[in-house]
Amino acid sequence: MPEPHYPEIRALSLFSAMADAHFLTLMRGAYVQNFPPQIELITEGEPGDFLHVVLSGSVDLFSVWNGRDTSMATVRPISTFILAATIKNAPYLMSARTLEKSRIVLIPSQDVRTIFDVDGNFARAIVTELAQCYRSVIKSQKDLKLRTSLERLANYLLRHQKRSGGGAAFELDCEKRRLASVLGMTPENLSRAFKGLQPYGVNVEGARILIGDQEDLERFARPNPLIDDFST
Amino acid sequence: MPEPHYPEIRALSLFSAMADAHFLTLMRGAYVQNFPPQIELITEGEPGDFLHVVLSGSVDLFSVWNGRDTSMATVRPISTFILAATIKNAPYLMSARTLEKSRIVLIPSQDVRTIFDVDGNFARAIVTELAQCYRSVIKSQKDLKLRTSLERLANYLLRHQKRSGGGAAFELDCEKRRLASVLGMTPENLSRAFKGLQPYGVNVEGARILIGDQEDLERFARPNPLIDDFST
DNA sequence: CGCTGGATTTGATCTAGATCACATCACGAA
DNA sequence: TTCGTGATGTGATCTAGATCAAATCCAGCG
Repeated sequence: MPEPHYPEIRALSLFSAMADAHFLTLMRGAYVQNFPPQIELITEGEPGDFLHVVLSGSVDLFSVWNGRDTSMATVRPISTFILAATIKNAPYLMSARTLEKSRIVLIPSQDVRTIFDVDGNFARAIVTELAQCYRSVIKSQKDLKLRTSLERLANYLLRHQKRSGGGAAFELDCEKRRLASVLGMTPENLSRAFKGLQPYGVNVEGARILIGDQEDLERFARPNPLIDDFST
Repeated sequence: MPEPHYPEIRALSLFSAMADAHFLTLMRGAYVQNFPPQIELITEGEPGDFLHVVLSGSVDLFSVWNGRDTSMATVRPISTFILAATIKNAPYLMSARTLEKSRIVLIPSQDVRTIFDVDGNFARAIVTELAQCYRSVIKSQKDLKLRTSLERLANYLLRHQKRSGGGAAFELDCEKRRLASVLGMTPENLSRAFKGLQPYGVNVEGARILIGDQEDLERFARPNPLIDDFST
């Protein structure tokens, strides 16, 4: 594995507090790979043999049942995914596919569990990370159960706006069909939902969003940190 | 705190591997309390000052937004709740209320974090518990996004049947209005959904359920361990 | 350049599920 | 036992969102 990747992985809160030796052990066993877009990296139900770290590009976590499928989340650099399956030595609950050309590190789960057992700092970092993941899914569950699709879209736009710097204009960073799936609706309906937000000052042109009246949109969306603030 | 409660808490996988001294420290700072039914134990948004352990009775985790509310999960003895908020020293994301007369231990979060920092075994147990919680929510999210309400009910019945011993007849263990909320539907709709399962051999009389044709129901429900098996 | 295949939009339905309005039922207190 | 109250069941709507069917739009490519 090329040295240049060490520092950015090491800087992740998951890995930053562990002993040097342990980190090196993990890295020695790891593979870095470049994947083209639309490659299925893992399939739900398979044994969770690797912890994944996205270095660049982006990854879609999705799930399938009975012929239907849904996007659960998007993983962007630099972060890990499938930590829980790794720790529990359990099958993946979600499938993962690259959305674009992506550079990904695969760390054997067995190594992670071994180091986890001997490095208290690493174990503690994992706890923090898992607690974060857990709380994110709970928030997303509340979003789904308590809001209409129009409200979900409105709040998604507000969240994405903040992530994009907070300006009135910004760009969607994924296909609308995926966004629809993430928000739990059909592409057709998403298209109509964008129209439905026009009265609140939302202007859409392709992937370009313009929030014409911040106050008005927020009054409609009623964003709530216990649902929309993914940092806590 | 009365001694009789130590063993059953100690036996929880969360506490079973930690050092005696640390366990005692936790218990010394803890309170045990009896609550009547329908008492709101915690309110979402409040600081997560206590880790809770249900010794008897049951607790409803629910959430509210914009005048709507939804049941997220039920906690039954013996288990803990709000572990993630405790660890992250963050506000509760869900409110909790007793469903029946319940005996509950409150362990100050600060104590949990302190011991977590010095007891590697405890930290590891917390990781396992959190990973379990995380995976459970993901499953529940998949259930919500990939299934219709009729399918969710059918699979709920199959899961509950297994928990109740696997016999063809069993009892629902919560109010139907709560079940409806947990399953993400209205009480009226749940009532109709029960009717909608009659063609698959499901017979309902009050809280009593009779699965007339196991095969038939399973053929309709298509249960999947990656959604319905909460043990992995 | 024009083609081609996928993404998006739009319009016209359809339908699952919500809502509203009552009727019933069950159970605890007086 | 009789109320009263809240849970449950039923029927009649209503509506958000899904589905189906075409248009567009648009980027990559020969």
